[in-house]
Amino acid sequence: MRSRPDPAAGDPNARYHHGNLRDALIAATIAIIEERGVEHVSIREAAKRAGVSPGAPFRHFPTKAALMTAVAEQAMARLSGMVAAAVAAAPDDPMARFSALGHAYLDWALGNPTHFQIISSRTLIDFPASGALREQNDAIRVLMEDLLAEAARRGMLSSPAEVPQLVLSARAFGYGLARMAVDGHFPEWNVTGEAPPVAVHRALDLFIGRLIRGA
Amino acid sequence: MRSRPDPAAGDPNARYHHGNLRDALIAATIAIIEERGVEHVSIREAAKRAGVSPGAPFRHFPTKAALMTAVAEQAMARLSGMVAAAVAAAPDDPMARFSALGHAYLDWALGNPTHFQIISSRTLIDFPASGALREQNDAIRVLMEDLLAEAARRGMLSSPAEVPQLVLSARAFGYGLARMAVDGHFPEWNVTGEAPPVAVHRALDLFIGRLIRGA
DNA sequence: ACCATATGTAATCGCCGATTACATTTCGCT
DNA sequence: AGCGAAATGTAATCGGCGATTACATATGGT
Repeated sequence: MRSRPDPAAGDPNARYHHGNLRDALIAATIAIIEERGVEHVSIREAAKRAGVSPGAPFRHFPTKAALMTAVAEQAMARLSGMVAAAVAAAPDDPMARFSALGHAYLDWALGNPTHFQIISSRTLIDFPASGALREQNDAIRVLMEDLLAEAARRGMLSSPAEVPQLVLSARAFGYGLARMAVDGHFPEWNVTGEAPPVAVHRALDLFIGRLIRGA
Repeated sequence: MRSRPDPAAGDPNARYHHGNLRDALIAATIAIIEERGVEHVSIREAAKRAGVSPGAPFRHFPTKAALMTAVAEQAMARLSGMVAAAVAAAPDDPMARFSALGHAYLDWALGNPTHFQIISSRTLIDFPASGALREQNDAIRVLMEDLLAEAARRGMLSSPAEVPQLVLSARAFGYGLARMAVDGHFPEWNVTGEAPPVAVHRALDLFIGRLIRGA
């Protein structure tokens, strides 16, 4: 994992400057999260894994929250990419695209619980301070609004006036579903008899079918 | 807040034993959370506020997670009480009671964000280790299942077979709504023009009306 | 009254985030 | 090429933290 020769080992290739410490720290942080959980991340260990002194990270991140925010930004970029791709790949139909967006979101959250945890944390990262984070978050919400507005224009919604309410509901539903799954709030999988991802995606289908389309 | 004479001040009433340190620590912890946020809780400060040495708390809580779990248990008891009271006060109609349960849950979460944060945290508390926490959590879920099952028996549901799916959806919806509100994920209040609690409760009504009743 | 047990203190350990002073490297400018 | 500023590393240090240990004091049952 160490991306730099270790000076302590007398390595002749040891360099004083790391070369790309910023990215190395982000990668190390992600590794720590996957190994020991979000709450066990420490700047010092990330520095150790990057083969660097404990104070070095502060040249790139003024605070621990800044490091976590950088990790979140990278994760958010991936999520945005997945969602955008799924929407683009879906048929040219607002409701089909809306559904594709939701399933892509759940797929990503369930498939990358580590990254999802970071994104949705509001205690470890400094969300308001990150323009990138807010922009990509808003972009997804705006995309949802646009899709539902277009659906309303085509008469696919029972009531066009309630688009904002529907978007709010849809976000809460997807967010709640993803978070509960990731955080292990679903001990009743054995009751439904379905694997978590299957039940979650089924729930989304039900939601879109009934709530949004007003069936 | 200090519930015990301060020995350092030469208080003649100072006692070696606190008398009720366990409860005092829980109260101090809640106060810290309300003042500085969940992530700034420390056993040492709770001990200081209780007028006790930094090691004393460990006589009552083997670990920090145990202390936070005790706080969560107390909060969960209040939530369970509110929910049970709301259900009991509602008309003798399964859907009316189901709706009352949901609104009581949201009311409590939005009215006591501090306690809700603790309950829903899975990193600070040791959820699986607390029988009380799991029991009360399960009790609410079972109550939801029973209410919907009764509603199905009375023909108030479009499809009785999907009760487990509906309960899963309803839990995710309420949880997502509450968490997003508490964590500040709703910057679009100005878009809807409604105050957060109003919009949240409206969303729940919409959800129950369309998704559950199948309208 | 006695003593086991409960409950407190004191001292200590290792780890943490953060800051400061200093060392080294890199890079733009002439 | 070389020089100096800026970037980027190290070393040492600070205060705070969770947790453990050895020891001191209070409480309550017999």
